[in-house]
Amino acid sequence: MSRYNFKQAEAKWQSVWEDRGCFAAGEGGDKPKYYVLEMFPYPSGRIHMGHVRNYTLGDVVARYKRARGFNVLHPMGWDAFGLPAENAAKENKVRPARWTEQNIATMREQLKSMGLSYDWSREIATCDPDYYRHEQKMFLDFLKQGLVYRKESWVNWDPVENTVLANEQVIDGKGWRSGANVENRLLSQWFMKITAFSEELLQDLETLDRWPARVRLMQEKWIGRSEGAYMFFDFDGRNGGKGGRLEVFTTRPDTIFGASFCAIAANHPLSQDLSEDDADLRAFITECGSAGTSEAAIETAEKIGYDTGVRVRHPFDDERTLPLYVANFVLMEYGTGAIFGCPAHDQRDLEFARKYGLDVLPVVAPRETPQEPIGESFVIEDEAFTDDGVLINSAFLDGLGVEEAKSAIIERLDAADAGRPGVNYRLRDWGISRQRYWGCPIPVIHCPDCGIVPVPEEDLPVVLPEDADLEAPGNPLDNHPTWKDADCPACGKPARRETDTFDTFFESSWYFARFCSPHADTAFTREAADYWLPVDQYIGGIEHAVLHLLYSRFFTRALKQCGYLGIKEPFEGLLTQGMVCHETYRDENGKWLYPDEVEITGDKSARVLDGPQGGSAVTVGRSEKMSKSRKNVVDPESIIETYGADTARLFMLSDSPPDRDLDWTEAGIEGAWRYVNRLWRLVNAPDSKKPFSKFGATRPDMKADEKEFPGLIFTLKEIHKTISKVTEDLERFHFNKAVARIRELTNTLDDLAGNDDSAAWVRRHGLEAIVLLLGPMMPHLTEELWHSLGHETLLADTPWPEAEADLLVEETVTIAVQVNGKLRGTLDLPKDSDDQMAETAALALENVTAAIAGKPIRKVIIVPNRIINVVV
RNA sequence: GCGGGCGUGGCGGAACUGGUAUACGCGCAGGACUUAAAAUCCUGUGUCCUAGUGACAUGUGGGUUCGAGUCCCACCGCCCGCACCA
Repeated sequence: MSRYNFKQAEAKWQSVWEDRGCFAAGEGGDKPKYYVLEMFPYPSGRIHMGHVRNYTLGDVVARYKRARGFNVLHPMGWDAFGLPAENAAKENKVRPARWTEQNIATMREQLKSMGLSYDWSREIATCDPDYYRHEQKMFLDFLKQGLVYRKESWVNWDPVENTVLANEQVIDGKGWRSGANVENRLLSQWFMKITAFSEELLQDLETLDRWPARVRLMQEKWIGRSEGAYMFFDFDGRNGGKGGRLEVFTTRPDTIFGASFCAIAANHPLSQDLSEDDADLRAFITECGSAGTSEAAIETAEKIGYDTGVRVRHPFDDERTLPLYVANFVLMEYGTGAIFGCPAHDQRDLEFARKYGLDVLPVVAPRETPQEPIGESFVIEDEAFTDDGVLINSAFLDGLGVEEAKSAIIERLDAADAGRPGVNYRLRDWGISRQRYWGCPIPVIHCPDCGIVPVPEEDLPVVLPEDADLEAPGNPLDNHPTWKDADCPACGKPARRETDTFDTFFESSWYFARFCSPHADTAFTREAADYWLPVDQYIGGIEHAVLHLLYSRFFTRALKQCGYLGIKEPFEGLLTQGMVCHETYRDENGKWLYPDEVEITGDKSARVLDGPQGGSAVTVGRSEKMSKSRKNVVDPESIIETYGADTARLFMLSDSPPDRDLDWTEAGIEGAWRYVNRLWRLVNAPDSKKPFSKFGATRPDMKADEKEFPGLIFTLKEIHKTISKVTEDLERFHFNKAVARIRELTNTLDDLAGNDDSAAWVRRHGLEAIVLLLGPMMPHLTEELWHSLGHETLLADTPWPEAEADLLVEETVTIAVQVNGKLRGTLDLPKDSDDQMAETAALALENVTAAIAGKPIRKVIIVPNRIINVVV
């Protein structure tokens, strides 16, 4: 039996599409625009299954929208800066630029072999000076707008990568890529003022109704807005020393009368001041710093404090003073780095107070109940009371509820000069300096006289030197003998270039805009950006829910402020795809094995592939995300080599919904392969004598045949129902359901009997529908079949099929008949039958009368065209 | 600890706003073709039994309803995010 020659077909159609420029995008025309974008890859060397899934999903959307008459922009490029290139330079003595270039060449060919409908003329690589010169210009514009600034700050230092990490890049106290414990270091760093947009970034999440709720929620939590008050506590210095005013942030200003201490972070400026003449405090601060930020340390860390001896005055009660502690659980990075402690109503403060014998004065008591009037009987034991209640022991606040008390105290803050209402965010400014070579140079010059001077725009780009030494420890640009030497653009004296480079999230924060006009002399033209942006559908991994997606949202606002573009939100729709997983295998010694080193012998059992007898037993582990370390990877190239791109694409779409994890299985890809061949045979080796290409487009008159061949009409209806359902499924990204429905139609066509012209026409009509519907999913096979069916045009240029409305209407419906909620039979009735008639018919069913068994009928529930339930 | 999501056959998963649970695929079993195998095709396949127009089944236990996989409450398990955030 002949088989589909995918190798020949895939190569042929790929070159036809390319030669005819099928997927080149241009602005203008009457068609509505549609910009579909998949997250561009880091050129690590070879594509992996995660890429295959991501880009298959994107290609289905792109090809579908094109068929639906949209002017589609579907570009691809490379997120080409990053540390692996530097590591490769060290290991293999190859320049990062060369290594990256080679990887891009390999991966481009691999992506092309998948038959993805990209406009390759728009390809970009972020390590290209022609790309990064524009972001250097943006940086200078941000500087003018006050959106970027430099400050000395404590940073997360990754000792393995020898660089700074953003807070978002620290996971459980470890570097997101190296996994090394992150250290604290004080460095002078460039920051982007993302916090200037905290409120906007939070509020506008509500407008992103085509984003997954969970991503919006993650961003909401990350921004972490909390309302409360900033409050002041005045204090006198120790031993008559310098006094001052301590500012704290609290979300519970209502509990101010329950305050029994204040505490500040170890790296709070006041801690530093006080430690100057206090050796014990210096020792304590060191202890706090060395406790480490590993998750184990944080979880088990006991709350410890150091009593500075300073007493702060209660803002609403001159008679009261509170001790000031330096405490390990107070974070300098949040709020003002200082708190007041109210042990009765905060669990952390309670633990601290118990440890140091501080007062625990309840100021909120549970509301009065008939059993328990509000009284002095309310005592705090081991648990702080954090629920709503009634204020007590609180002077003018007594008797108020928590919310009322908050408002009341906030109103008095100003008059009492005790503080101000305020909002605080967890979000911190984005530190963008990295001490790495393979990134975009930050275009400023440090002059001993003029300070920080921007590189003049006509001198951009500041290009990376090709001869930096990447093997010496430290920052390669800083180590370079001459690169950093530059004359001050302001005064002309010798000065020094900034040697830090941008965090690589900088490049990915605006690449979607560059794709609009990738060859422009500016970052992008306003015209092209106005036409294409925002991205209508963005597709990528959930791992970027906070990092990349939040930075891009911020960047778009910053660019808008600088007049680059007119939109706030870059991505209107977002689809986050699940991971590609595979079973794991270990041999007797616990060593990981690749799937192709293993022979599956049964359910959850396997042995080492080793000659005809097979080797030793293998432990089959649960399916986990494909990773090199566990060796549970399958190489896309070998899959495409064996089964073809279309088979791989079909499998990626058919087994799981896109947002869920997908299990890669040998059986699954085989199943997809079988279907590919089955479809090919249906078209190329039909049961009838005549090949399908010989049937004209004229539809036989089947009205006359309806009685004679009800199967024909039934099948015709199924064809159009499938068109309608699949269209709906694709609109909602239910690709797995779409595949299932198309397979159902394939089964129906297979069952269609008859060899006359009418039957052959219906069969051909059905096959055409299948080919059209599968077009976005399996573009090569369907293009091939489209031609076998006698078409001269390209399927890629063919509009999406339309379901004929009158074929979607059912004349009869099957109604379920229940007795007391249990199914007792079904009834075929004309659609929209009269209720009375339906009831009579239902009660006449033999099985129904048996179930009723003469009992009196209490009620009959009739849902038209659906169900009849007889209650007895 | 807090927040969110998910629990449906041997497996991946269907089931629109409560209305015939298990579509489609995988796997498995039997059969056809073949000297044989592969490929292909056909048939069957939730569980149980007394085999029926039967009973029981959507993590567990309750509830609402004529009717619950779907809604409500409690619990169990798994996954993800955040984590001393004042």
